[in-house]
Order: sequence, then structure tokens, then C-alpha cells
Amino acid sequence: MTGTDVEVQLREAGLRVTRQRVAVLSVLHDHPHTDTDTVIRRVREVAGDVSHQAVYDVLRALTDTGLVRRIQPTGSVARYEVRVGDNHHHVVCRSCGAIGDVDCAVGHAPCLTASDPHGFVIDEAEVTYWGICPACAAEAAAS
Amino acid sequence: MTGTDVEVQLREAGLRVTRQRVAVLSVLHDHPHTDTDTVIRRVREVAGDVSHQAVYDVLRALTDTGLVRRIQPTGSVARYEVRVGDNHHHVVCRSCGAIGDVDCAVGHAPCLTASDPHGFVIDEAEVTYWGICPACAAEAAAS
DNA sequence: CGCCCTTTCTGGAACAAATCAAGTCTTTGT
DNA sequence: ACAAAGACTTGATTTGTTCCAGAAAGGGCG
Repeated sequence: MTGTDVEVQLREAGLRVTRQRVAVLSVLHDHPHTDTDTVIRRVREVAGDVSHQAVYDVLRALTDTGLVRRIQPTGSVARYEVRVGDNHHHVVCRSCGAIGDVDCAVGHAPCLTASDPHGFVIDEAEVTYWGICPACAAEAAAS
Repeated sequence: MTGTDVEVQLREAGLRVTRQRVAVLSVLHDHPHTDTDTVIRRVREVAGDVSHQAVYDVLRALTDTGLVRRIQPTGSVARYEVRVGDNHHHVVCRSCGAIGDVDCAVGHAPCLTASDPHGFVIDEAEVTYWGICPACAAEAAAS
């Protein structure tokens, strides 16, 4: 994704194009599942001085317009990824917190329709798989 | 669940039986999906003075031994519920954050097996449904 | 091209949730 | 009942996030 693509994306979402926003979006494109602190550091690497507040504001603006998705597994800080059309899910390592993408096996799966939602109007089903990542499994086996 | 039941539960988990732990467990039995702050208030109602640190410690101990489950939907503070055998999931209101239980429709559902887990060893699939609760839906319709 | 209005960014402070640390008290096995 | 291990209390600290007021930058219009 080029810088121009990012600009188009911003304009189509009705957002102004600023150095900070372009930087945040491209950082998230290159590094999915990044926590806020890392976003700040990476943004500063590519765009020079940017206040942490600006990054928080941008992340909020992008989340509100649906350009990025915010995820926050239990015990983890907020993480962000660019929202892509597919309905993919995440696998989280219980040991180190690493996150991986998992494609939704069967599109709109039947079991993702709640059996008795107590009157809730449901618009999304989010799946989080918990387990051990290869690296942590190897480390555990070695010790 | 009586106080004695809770004591037995604690002993079987290899934990000492203290006033604070009994209080936390019974509070969670009576009020599922409670956030830490509310747990503290309720515990003090039934057990008198208890430091917030004690509650944090107890919740951590109970979580580590598997007696309670910690859940934390994106944008919410940590919430706790007593771990019951069934593999139920949660529905969260986007508007007010209310949480409801949803039974897992089909036990160990096939679509909860990740298609390509990238080498992760998965031991649990957690489903969070997002939507609008009846109360918030009514309020939105009224305005 | 340059002005003005609106939106956004900066810098600093404030806040809430959660954790850390040292010392005291309590539970429990003998 | 006694000692040792574990749990709790008090108080401070860290961490992640948000609030606020003023300065700066985008982008439509003359």
C-alpha cells in the first residue's frame, strides 16, 4: 500500500489528510495487531515528532470511521489493525501475548448465530482462540 | 451456593479459606460479569473492611486456579464470573456495555476449530457477540 | 494565490485501573 | 498450641488513557 492509497482511503472516509494520520495508517498496514505504545514509536520513526495525544486521537478517529479495528484480548492492552473486508479472527498466545490472524473457516458460520441472545440485536460475532504460540511451545519444551 | 460450598471449592483448589476469598467467590456467584470495582464494593457489604489490594490478589489467585474466569471485552474493564463447566459465551452491548450469557449452540462446534492456526496449539475458543441490548434499543427508538 | 473558518495537533496535567513493596496478621499442619 | 507458609493491609507507584486550552495546519472561497 502506497502513501497515495492511504490518502485516498482517508478522503473517502471524510477525514482530512495529515502527516500523522498517514503515518499511523501505514504503520498499521505494515504491522498488524500493534499496541498503542508501539504505534507511537513507529510513527515517530517514519514521521518525526508526533505527540502521543495525536496518535490517540488519530486511532480514535480511524476506529470511529471503521478504517481500523481495535482489539483488546483479556489481559492485553489495546491493539489495532487495519480493517479488512474479510471476517477474520485472532489467535492469542497465553504465554507471550503474540497475536496471529485466523481466517474464518466457513464465512457466516451457523454456530456464530447465538442460540438465545436474550433480546440483544447482534451485529457481529468475534472469535478469539487461546493457546500457545510456536515460539513459547519450543521454549517450554526446552526447559 | 452456601458458604460451606464455597469453602469446599477453595480447599479443593488448594487455597486457604479466608473471609475475603469466601466473600469474593459468593459475590461472583450472585452477580456474574462483575467488574473489579463493583466486586470490591459488594465484598465490603458482606464482609466488612477489605482492602482493594486483597480483592485484586484474590481475583488473581482464583483466576490462576481456574475457579473464576476473567473476561475483558474491548473497551471494557476486567470483569469476572465463576467458571462453570459449560462452554458458554457472552453478548456485549455496544451502547451500555451490558453483558449477557449465551449458551454455546453446539458443544464443541466445528467452526470453532481454527482453519490455519499458524502452529499455535489452541486450547479454547472464546466467542463475543456484539450488538445492542433491549434497554438501549428501546431508548434509541424513543429518541 | 492567499485569507478565513474549521478541524486537528501540541504540551501538560489529570485520571482510573492495576501493580509493587514492606510489614503484620492469619490459616493450617504437626 | 506453635511454628512456618501464605494472605492481608497500608501506601506509594506505574501504566494506559483521557481531558483541556492554546497553537497550528488543512481546504474551500474570493
